Amino acid sequence: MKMKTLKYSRQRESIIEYLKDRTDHPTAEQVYQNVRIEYPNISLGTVYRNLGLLSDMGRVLKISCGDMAEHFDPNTHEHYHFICTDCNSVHDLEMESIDFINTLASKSFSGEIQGHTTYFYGKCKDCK
Amino acid sequence: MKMKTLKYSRQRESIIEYLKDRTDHPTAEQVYQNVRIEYPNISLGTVYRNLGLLSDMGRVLKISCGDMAEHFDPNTHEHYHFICTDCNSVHDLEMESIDFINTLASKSFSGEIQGHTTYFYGKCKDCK
DNA sequence: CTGCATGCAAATCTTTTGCATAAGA
DNA sequence: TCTTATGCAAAAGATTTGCATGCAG
Repeated sequence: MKMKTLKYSRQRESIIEYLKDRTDHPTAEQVYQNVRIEYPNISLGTVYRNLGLLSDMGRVLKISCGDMAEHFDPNTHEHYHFICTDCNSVHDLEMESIDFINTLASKSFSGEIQGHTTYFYGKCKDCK
Repeated sequence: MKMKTLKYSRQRESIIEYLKDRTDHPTAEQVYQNVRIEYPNISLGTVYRNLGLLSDMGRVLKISCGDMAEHFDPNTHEHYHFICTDCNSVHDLEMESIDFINTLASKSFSGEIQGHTTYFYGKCKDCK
């Protein structure tokens, strides 16, 4: 993977700033709508380009929860996600690590297992 | 959920037949291209409509592996998936159940956890 | 200056839908 | 005959890309 030198950009900075303390896993569209308040001329393309960069750099997580759009999570330390099957909201789950399931999986696979992604699902407290 | 009566259709049958012994988790487009050999006039819309039905009926699994398109799996008995981070292929992982992680997750969540989806990732045997 | 980043729009891709017609039951 | 299914094409939603211009280093 080629790592090109990044230059500062106020737009990227604003995206990072917006994401920083979110725990609601916004989509690119939501990021766009919010960063737009500060930079009315920013374009959706720029938002996508930067979210892609940040995700490649490992500064944000991409979450594919099957609801068509990608969601983004600024929390990159180990944690899991819960997805409500009613309202499609995505919640953080700060639980003990279950990385040992990689070992369990290794026993049944000839490739090389490097990690896993687990999404828990059910009804969130507002929907049950 | 309203269950309307299904009528037989040769197109749907052909889709089911095609999917039946696949283990390579094809996308809607791939299903389309193949069913087209037998039914040249089938439309992509019909393929999507039927895959949606089958998925709602629980006869196939929808797999969102973050590569833009949904993949479909005719194997509905409990198993897991491995996604190659190099070639994006999806492999079945017939391993012992790890449903007990639902209980682990419950301890850290106030909603109601009904299940989980786990994708393991790494490099498959052809890519390592 | 030089090259990465942006804005804008057009282009892609995937999936959904409306509607007139065909085909099961 | 009644209702669901299909084909086709248009629409919709998400993401990418080409290009001329702007801005950081």
